[in-house]
Amino acid sequence: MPMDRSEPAPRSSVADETPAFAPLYRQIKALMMRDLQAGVWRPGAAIPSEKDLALRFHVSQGTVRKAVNELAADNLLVRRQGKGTFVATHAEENVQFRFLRLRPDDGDAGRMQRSFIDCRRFAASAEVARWLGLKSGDLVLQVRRVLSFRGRPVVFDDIWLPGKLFKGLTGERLASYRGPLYGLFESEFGVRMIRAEERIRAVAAGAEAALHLGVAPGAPLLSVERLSMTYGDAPVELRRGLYDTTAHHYRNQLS
Amino acid sequence: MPMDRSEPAPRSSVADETPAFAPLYRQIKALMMRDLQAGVWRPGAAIPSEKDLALRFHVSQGTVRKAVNELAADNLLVRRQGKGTFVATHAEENVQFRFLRLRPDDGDAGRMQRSFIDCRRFAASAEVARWLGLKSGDLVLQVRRVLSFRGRPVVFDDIWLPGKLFKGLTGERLASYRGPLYGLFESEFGVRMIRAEERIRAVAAGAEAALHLGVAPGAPLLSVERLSMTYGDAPVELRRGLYDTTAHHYRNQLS
DNA sequence: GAGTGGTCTAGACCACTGA
DNA sequence: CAGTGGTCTAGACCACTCG
Repeated sequence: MPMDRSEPAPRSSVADETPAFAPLYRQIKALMMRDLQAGVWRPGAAIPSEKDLALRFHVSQGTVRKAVNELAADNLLVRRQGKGTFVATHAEENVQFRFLRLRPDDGDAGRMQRSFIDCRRFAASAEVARWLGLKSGDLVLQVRRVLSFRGRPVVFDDIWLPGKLFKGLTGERLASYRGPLYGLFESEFGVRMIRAEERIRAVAAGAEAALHLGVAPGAPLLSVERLSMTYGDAPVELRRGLYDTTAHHYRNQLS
Repeated sequence: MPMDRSEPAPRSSVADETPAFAPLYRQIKALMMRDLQAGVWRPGAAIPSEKDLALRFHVSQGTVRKAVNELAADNLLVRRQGKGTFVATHAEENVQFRFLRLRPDDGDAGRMQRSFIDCRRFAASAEVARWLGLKSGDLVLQVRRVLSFRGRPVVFDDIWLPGKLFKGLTGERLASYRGPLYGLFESEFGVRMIRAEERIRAVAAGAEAALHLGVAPGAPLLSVERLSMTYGDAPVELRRGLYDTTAHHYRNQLS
């Protein structure tokens, strides 16, 4: 059987963290990830069929299938029986905001409005630089906004982005874009959010947050700090959301 | 090939929610789930090898493999290469508390102490009955406790359990048991927590919570309401935790 | 070494989609 | 109808664990 691959099995040499012998399907997965990251396969578009991929990589269909399954489990690909396999995207998702876990206490969603407060750029503070993996003093973009459910403000977001990645981002651009923020990041700046970590605490509302959310200063708010990562776990967004949880809650599934 | 199964494919008749044609491996999965629920395979014990299961169910090894993989993904089974496949258990887990997402702000864990406040039984309020799927007035058990990290109280838990399932549970029994609460539920009462939903909000500390957590009344606390389910998504525990998040945070992974 | 789960293959057939 | 992903099989071989 033709066992020659375009890229031979990476038998790692000295002590490194990754296991020395990666199974074939993980090597295929890594190759496909490379194409995703490089934008060879664009968000929303179909990737080659399993049969084609099997031919291209000189492996059996079952092996590419395992690779694709893992990428789908990682939410990088979406399988659609009878149609094909597609690159996942934040742009045209049924669920408006994939990473937002806030839900109204009564199930019924009832669409959500955004309003942007400002969009400024300045030198990163030491802490923001640390989280985003920048040098202190690097250019950083700050976006602030409010989300409202049924006309009532519920979320006050403070977002920091590396200036280098979001060069042309302005307040007008934000205001005019339809759809999720991460959809804009993806289509306009080629930055795709893959995964995020959130740290949640309860805090007392400061003057500014109280104003924007229409609550009394000192009222308890949910503080949600989110660090979003793109390919290779590189951090590309830091966000601090303050949620008014009097009529909403943060929902989480444990298993 | 012998295509006779002990249980024929369930071709469902009239309109029901579940898909009419379940693939073979899902039928196998359902059969295995039955054995898990019935306690035929006990927590921590090894289940038969894939080869044995394939013979028993008259399917190929690849098919039982798919069933087992899904059960492992659901955290009902644990695979250990070279040793076998085991029934998951809360009792002997590395991670002390599998469902507790609270972490100290500095990573380092530093073990955790429990102290039980009381354990009472009485008639369920309408709301508790609703969450637990009981009739209002059914017997309910209430457990209250405090968790401390490094000597400082951090979590004040209020736990409700259906009286019917936890007949012999007493304060002494709770105090003397080593290991996670869910381990005790599993070994002593045969109640296995499979999955849970949490609703998180920010609240102001009441008098009692302030006392137990050593914070000022009115201080912001994280309120974590958890509904835990056993097999068949039957709710078996309602819990309301109040977390002091001045030096800890609730951590969540998004993807 | 025997027994377990993990990988890989090759091929048959099914279920779904859209032209 | 052709093309896609989804299921199922049978068998070979590998990697890990333990006596």
